[in-house]
Amino acid sequence: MTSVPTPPWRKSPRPVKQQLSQALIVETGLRILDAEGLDALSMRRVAQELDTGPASLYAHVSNKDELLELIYDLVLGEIEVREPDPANWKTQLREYAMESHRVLGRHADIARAAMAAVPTGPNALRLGEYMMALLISAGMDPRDASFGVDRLSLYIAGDAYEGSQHYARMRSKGMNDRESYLNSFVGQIKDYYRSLPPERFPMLVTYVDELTDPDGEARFEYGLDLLIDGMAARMK
Amino acid sequence: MTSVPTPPWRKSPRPVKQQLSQALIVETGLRILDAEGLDALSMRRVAQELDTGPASLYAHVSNKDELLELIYDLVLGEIEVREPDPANWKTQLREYAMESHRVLGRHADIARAAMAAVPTGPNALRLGEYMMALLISAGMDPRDASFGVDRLSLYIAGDAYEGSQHYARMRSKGMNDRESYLNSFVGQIKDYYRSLPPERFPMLVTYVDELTDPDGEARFEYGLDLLIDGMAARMK
DNA sequence: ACTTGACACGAACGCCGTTCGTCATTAGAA
DNA sequence: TTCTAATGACGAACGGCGTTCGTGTCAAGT
Repeated sequence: MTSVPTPPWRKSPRPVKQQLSQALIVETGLRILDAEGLDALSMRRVAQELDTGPASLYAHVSNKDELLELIYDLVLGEIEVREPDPANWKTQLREYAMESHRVLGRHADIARAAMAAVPTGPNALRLGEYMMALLISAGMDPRDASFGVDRLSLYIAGDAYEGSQHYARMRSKGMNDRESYLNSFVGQIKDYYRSLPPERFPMLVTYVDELTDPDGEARFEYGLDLLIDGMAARMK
Repeated sequence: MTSVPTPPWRKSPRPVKQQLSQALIVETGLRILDAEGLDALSMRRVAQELDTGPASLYAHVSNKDELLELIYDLVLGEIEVREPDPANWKTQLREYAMESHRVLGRHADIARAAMAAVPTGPNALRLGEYMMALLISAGMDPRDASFGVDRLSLYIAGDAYEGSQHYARMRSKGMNDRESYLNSFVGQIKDYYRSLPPERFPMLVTYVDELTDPDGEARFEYGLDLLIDGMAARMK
């Protein structure tokens, strides 16, 4: 095959392939994360998806950690907040937490970045500003508000991270159904607890069912309410 | 070099090198984890420390995740608990949490395993049994006790994990001093927050100092008290 | 028309977890 | 005592990873 001059109606052979850019890389990364999980998210995999080599990515992203943080902030962008209403701060804070939890849950594996990240991305800032505004306008002491925001964020991320571990385990066992995974997994734990010597572990054996309740949503809300009620109690 | 019959005064060339065993591998892993961090903990590194090849480890440990769980349970063994005293359950639970947090902090990087692990190791069981006994004997409803134990454990592990990230960042910057790291790192964040446009982020700009308070101990206790007070409120 | 600078990227480095097949040692059976 | 079977040790290799280096290419500015 000999080379031929480019025909004039075809400006350049390049436009066939979309231009590389940070935004494109980050979006691609998120797509891979959602579809195949954190373990599958590698620089090479992202490059492959964009039909290029891994080295090309480093012009737009300084390393994998930064890519993860960028993806994380992109996810945070999905969280919407209302105008703060000081009179209803408890409800609003609760709804914010639930919404965040839902969004993180949708992109299960990003939670690892959530735990690691220092809130400096544009969306992290937006959400921090929102929470602070809500609590301060409700009359909370600035230090209580700061610590409250910090602890609440940690709790949300922590729960999401724990959830993502289950997701990863599920995928590594080749299962695709959330329901059947939970049943088999929780079942195993239940059986194990039940098989323990009752004289050494009377509580664990007696309260297996409560301890292994698989309703993650209920657990999350339970801890959330502990935190929020505690914050409210300190405002009086 | 031709081979020669082993001289009778030397029973065997082997005893020079300590026998491999799961316990030895796990202890070695913990030592590396403490000294060099999670990133440095690889099967190869453990094998090297034991003067052997990585393949040798797999006779005693089925994979790296299992090794990490075993190390984690070994660490949990350092946590000591008292006989439950139902009348002082709040104080005891608080002390348990502080002690756990201290122990996890001593082995900073293990916290990642703490978030991932399902509590099935002997020490995890022991501690779970303790917490449940404490709350149940104090008269708490079994479901509240289970959820409380679960949320509290998540909170402890989550905070420790967050702390370990800072530790990792510190090490990756070649610093060895906790103090100077915190100063430089928190200083950077402070500067960044202060440089934000005040009309878009009035709260963050105004309350920089509260938001970047570097006292990790105080933050931990703050959230801990929110949780415990919330649990107490539900018992009345 | 020439220079310059930014981007693209093939190739390679040094890691990683894990598996396979082989070898030495040992415990038990004959 | 001799043979056998099992066990543990481990060298070598596979297929992956993040990241860097040096070269190539092309478009914009002069």
